[in-house]
Amino acid sequence: MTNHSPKISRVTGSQVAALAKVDAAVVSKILKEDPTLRVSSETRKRVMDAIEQLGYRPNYAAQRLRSSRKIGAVGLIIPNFSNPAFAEIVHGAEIAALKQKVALFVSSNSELTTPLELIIDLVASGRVDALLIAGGSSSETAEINEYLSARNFPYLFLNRQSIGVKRSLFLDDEYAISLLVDHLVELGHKKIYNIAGRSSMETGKRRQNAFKKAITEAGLTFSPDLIIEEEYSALGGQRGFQEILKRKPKATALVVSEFNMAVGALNAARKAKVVVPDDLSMVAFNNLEFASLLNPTLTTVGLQLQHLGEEGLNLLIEKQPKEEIYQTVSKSAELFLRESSKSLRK
Amino acid sequence: MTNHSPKISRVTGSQVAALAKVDAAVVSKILKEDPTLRVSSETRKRVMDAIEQLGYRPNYAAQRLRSSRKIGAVGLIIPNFSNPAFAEIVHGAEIAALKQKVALFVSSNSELTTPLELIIDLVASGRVDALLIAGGSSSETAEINEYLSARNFPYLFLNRQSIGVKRSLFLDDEYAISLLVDHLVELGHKKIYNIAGRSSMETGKRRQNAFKKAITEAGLTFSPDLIIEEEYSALGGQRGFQEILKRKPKATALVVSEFNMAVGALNAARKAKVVVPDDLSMVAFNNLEFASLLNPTLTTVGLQLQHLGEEGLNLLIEKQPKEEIYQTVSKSAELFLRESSKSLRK
DNA sequence: ACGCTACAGTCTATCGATTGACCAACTATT
DNA sequence: AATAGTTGGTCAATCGATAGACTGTAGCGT
Repeated sequence: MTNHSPKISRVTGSQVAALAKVDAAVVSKILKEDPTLRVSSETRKRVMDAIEQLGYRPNYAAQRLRSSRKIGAVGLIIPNFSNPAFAEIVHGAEIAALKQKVALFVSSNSELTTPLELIIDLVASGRVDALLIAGGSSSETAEINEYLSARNFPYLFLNRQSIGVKRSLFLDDEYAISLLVDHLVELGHKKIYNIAGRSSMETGKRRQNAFKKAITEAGLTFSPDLIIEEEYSALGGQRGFQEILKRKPKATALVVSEFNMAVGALNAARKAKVVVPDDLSMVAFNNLEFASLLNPTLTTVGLQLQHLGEEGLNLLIEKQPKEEIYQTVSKSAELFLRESSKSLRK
Repeated sequence: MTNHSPKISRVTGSQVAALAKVDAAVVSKILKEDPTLRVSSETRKRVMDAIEQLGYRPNYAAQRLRSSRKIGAVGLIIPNFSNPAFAEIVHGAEIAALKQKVALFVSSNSELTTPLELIIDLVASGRVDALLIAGGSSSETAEINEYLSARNFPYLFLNRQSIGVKRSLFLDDEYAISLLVDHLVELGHKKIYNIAGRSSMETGKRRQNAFKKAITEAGLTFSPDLIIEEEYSALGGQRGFQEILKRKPKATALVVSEFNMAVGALNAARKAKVVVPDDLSMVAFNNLEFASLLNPTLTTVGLQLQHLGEEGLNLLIEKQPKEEIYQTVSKSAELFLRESSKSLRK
């Protein structure tokens, strides 16, 4: 850390007060809209003018140091910035933070620290008053949960479940899958298969169940044969697609539960001379930017991750620290129609 | 902002001092490794043990309030989190910040504020002592530059140029393009074309010049015909590719100066029954995760955006606020070999 | 025995905003 | 006329860490 002499003239409350010929306390109270303060409208105007003229903003550090009983800064921990999913969550949280007038501290788990260390640092140094935690392995989640709840520190996990976690906000995977299935059904499809993630994974299991439910509720008959379980990757999608080709009755439509799998499935289809969407409609989970660059462009359902971030931050600020939070952002998904899905009847 | 009563027991320096039976100043000075402090090793140990036992970390706000002559917090402004390029910059900056032991505040320009407003807020409230600014339009850049340099506030633009900007750090586009061209030349290619961005764009122009230079330095003959100027998009790539097919001599290899354009070009190639890489090798700018999901997987060059963030933060901290900075992170690119490029001789 | 230095810390003001207690001057009430 | 109440503010303590000035004791040389 180098020692500069920045000579940056920060405007302080006392300077404003001097200019407006009042006490510094008045400046503070006017800005905080303190109801116990009685000021004449002329004084108020003088103060406001002085604030404007000097471009005064209360010093953040001083403010935090003095009044630490309110939530003024929220931390958001994500595994990395590269994943567009987290980017959306961050965006939502940022918007909510601006509206709530709290500072948002976004940190990713770099290679240099573990998430828990990062959190201990943020919490123990008083840098944040509350935490949103997105992603991370379940062992990490457990550790973090233990540390924070022992301290009665306000936190909320986003789309994360783990034993002992009492505060978590989820997305509506079930609704998302139902949007995909209903879309295919409306197009006249009846033989709808699903390339799904492993049921050992949280979202894998959740989306499998959702598929089953959606099929049943659409009036079709569910059978375990309709689901091919594969790993979340392009390769998994490829293998899944090859398996689909072997199954009877012949599929007319396919729900793929993850985006990379869908890319793999599209490639496999091309190799197998199956034309999407003419021979087979394909729809997939996660509306990444790339969906519209594929050939054919891919009909997807996008989870409203932005809502997750937004709602999460709001909940965190509104709820008491001890209160349990176990909610789902309902209907937090949206369908994006593209070329890969098509009516069964030509 | 809700009024909680968090009851979160923060450990203070005085608590540590009391436990270790010393003055609070000693605790501070030991942690800061103050050379003027004289302590016996026993006392030092008692203090360290107390710190450990209580899990003490100096309060961030108090620290900032008291000693604001050092750079302790750096802001990083990006247009959005969704763009993977910015994600990498953020990642690099985070790593550097951890090493330098400064706090990093990442903010994107949400729809609710303009970048300048955001910056004024961060600067005037003393939330940050220095700023890294990535992306943004050039009119914004100019405004921001004016505000910050008027205040003599330490800042650094990342990969941004604009009149009046005296502190900026760039990536080595020229080196990146040369990696692509040299790779093709090594594979035996001599008829190498370039689908490039508009020369009205900063990177467009820069990469066009770099292509010309690389071709010449490889011992080939440059001609303006080798460059097709198009917009940065899949559609632009498509059109560019169709144009390539018309040109003589027939291309054996193609450098595409932007990723989405490459995706468009690949699709156009498929439609035109041109097999990549058997009939034509293709290499592209920007190593996105998707390069390995395309069919064929795409050889790319990736700018080391992470380095940009890392170096940028380091420079910002090391240089005096008034010093001009106008540098390029040299050789900040890396080649990723994949299926789309292949030796000319079979 | 005296001054001097080295040692090992202690004391105190300060950063800027906030907050509850306090106060002077005036008006209204009984 | 004395008291209560209102208006329009002021005052002082505080949050926690830090930096520089300062103090008390022991040991040393002369």
